[in-house]
Amino acid sequence: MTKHNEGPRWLNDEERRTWLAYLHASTLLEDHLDRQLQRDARMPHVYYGLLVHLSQAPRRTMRMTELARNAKITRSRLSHAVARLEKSGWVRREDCPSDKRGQNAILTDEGMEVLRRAAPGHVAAVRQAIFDRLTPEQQKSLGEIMQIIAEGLQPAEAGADLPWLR
Amino acid sequence: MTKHNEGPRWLNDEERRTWLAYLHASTLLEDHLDRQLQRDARMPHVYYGLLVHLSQAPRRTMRMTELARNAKITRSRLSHAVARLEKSGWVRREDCPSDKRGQNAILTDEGMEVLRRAAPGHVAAVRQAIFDRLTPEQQKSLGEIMQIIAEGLQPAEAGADLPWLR
DNA sequence: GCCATTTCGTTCAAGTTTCAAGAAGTTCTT
DNA sequence: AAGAACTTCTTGAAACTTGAACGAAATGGC
Repeated sequence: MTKHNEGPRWLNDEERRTWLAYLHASTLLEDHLDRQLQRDARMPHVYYGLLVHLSQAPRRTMRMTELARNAKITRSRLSHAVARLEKSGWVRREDCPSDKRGQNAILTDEGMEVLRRAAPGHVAAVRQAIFDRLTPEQQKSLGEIMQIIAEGLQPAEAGADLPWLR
Repeated sequence: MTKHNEGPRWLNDEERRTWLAYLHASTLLEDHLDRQLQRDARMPHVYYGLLVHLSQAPRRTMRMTELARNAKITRSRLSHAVARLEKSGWVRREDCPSDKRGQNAILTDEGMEVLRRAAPGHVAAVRQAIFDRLTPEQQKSLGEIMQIIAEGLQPAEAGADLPWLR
């Protein structure tokens, strides 16, 4: 006699502790970085991330949708965010030549400069919160684990299972 | 001749990958849980967390400040949140008898019921995103790592280093 | 007792995010 | 080539968050 389908599988004690620790760490960290950047660069962490993405793109330019996908935010959210960043002068837009629906977001020189000034403090905060506290093995482990979790939540990139198409 | 104080210590490739993976995983996960709970229980993840905390407190009752501290959110945010949860009927307030400034937040029966109904789906989502994908060693590792990070960001609990005072 | 300081919780205003809807352009189908 | 279906991006309103300022109550000298 096997048990049928019993109710939900609750977390056991250890799992609960792990999950709680994750929740605490992630909220505290996001909070910490948000404050740090708000104080030093007058923008929230997400916006900073957008500038970073743009700074690494060729010509510091990226299509809105791609930027949204890379930064893991909705297109709507990005629209508002870029509007704000545009008002601050860190980013400007231009129409995409090849697709008239499209917009390119472009990191301005001023935006690049803001990034340059904010980056050291931000990196220091990240280092201090994470890398300075973990052994090399733990760092490696963290990377692998987060990779796995992210993959599980990723809506499966187009063609990801057809590598020869990439 | 030792190098003086050279500029900021940037992240190396591996560190960068790890940090990126963390960022992606954590945003995707928070997003995922937010949507799941918004859909199934009509409240954001943070609010659900408040109900959970209350449900575990004696008499399902907690002082506002303590709840805020446990849930890692500001008192201001909690004020708004409880106001909303009160409007929904999941939580009610009462004056604290011993301290006339104080308020107790109390999980109502209705709130408890909502929690009961939402919990299985939520746990399933967490399990599916995390525990189902990690080996036991990875789970253990994750717990330890997050514990360390959280401790580093915790504003050092009062009396934490004076355990006999607790 | 009295005054300075701290704590508790709320409120306001400003900023951010979400959701639903929609305008404009592209692609697919026949 | 027309129309349906889809993609790109924006918009507006509602929900949520933040930080500062605030009133009320408690606390700690002195």
